[in-house]
Amino acid sequence: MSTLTKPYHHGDLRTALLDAADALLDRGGDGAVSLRETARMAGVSPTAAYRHFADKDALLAALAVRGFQAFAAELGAAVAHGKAPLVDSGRAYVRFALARPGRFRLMFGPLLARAEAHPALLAASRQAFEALQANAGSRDEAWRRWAMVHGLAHLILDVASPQGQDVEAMIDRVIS
Amino acid sequence: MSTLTKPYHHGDLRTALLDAADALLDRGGDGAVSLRETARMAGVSPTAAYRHFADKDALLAALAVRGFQAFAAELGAAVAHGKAPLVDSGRAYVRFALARPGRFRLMFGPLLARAEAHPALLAASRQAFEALQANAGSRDEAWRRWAMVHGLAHLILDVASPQGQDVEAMIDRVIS
DNA sequence: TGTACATCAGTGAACGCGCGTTCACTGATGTAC
DNA sequence: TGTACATCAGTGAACGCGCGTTCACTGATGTAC
Repeated sequence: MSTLTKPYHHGDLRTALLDAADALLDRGGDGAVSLRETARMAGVSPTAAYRHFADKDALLAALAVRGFQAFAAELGAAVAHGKAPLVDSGRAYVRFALARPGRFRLMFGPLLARAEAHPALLAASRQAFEALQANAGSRDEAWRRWAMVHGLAHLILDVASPQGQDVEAMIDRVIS
Repeated sequence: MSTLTKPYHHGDLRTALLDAADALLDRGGDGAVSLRETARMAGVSPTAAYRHFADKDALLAALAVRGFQAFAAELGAAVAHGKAPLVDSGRAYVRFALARPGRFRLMFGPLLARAEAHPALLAASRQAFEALQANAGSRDEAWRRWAMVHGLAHLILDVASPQGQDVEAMIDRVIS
């Protein structure tokens, strides 16, 4: 047996690249993700990424897909386990955004508008949005609640971020 | 009299640069504003901008200040002239965002979190936020409405943008 | 079990690009006498 | 009214940087016989 092991097993580099890009995303926001730095973090040459993604856009789209899948899962869990689905999913929504702002911003960034070019992204986002609107009453009421939690997330991130427990208290006061 | 006129009178280049940057902002979003391209659009060498702004950050901050001043003015006008201040200011809020998305995003972008470094930005944003919250009832209700209009603006911009009159109708249905 | 060969993930050098910022400068404008 | 001088807005060349992407390549893995 050799002491030199392959750095990644079958298909693992793809995951490692996504993990690295994810880390960059929440460290430096939108513009901090570059193919070169992502590859560097994964311990691989810049061009290795092209074995797994057509280009930078494809990497970012894959990242957004991942984000929406996690999002849908968390919203779904909140609805399933909570006693008040609307409030619980709202809380989950805001928490998701606050936990990883870079990921949240990427998901709702310019890629989403071009989601037709990335079928997986279209599907993943649709699924998350459906999980979100499942328990609402009227269509308008659904939009109203969506707008509220979406706006609250952005305001806390961008305008005023209270500390620690205050955030949770604020979410509850505004959402309920 | 010479046929060669100075391209800009006293202090006009500053304004011209801001105008150019503003145009770039709404054409290409966040990352489309560069000092070099801004200067190019203003018909001036790249380094001329340094006569008027300490660096790129200062240019962007000045742009955001301008944005918040216009924002405060529009919100104020909506409150003053409308019959239902809350609804009217909400409508004005969303319209402002939809009219110039790049400007809106810059205003609520990373600069705002570092507003202490830009006193004029801090002042301008404070004033706009006060104009917004002036007519709300309770503190919580103010946040709720703010979150709703802010979120609605972002959702329309990023997720689903209906066309023409539909936008106005949607705003009214959700906001009121 | 052993050999020949195809596959394919990752390498490393190189490309052209636009960026923010610096520097020493020029040349017009306005002031002092 | 004319001359000497200071001010200062804008120039143009140059810097170093990190980026996305291309290309021809290497070398290990796995398959066919």
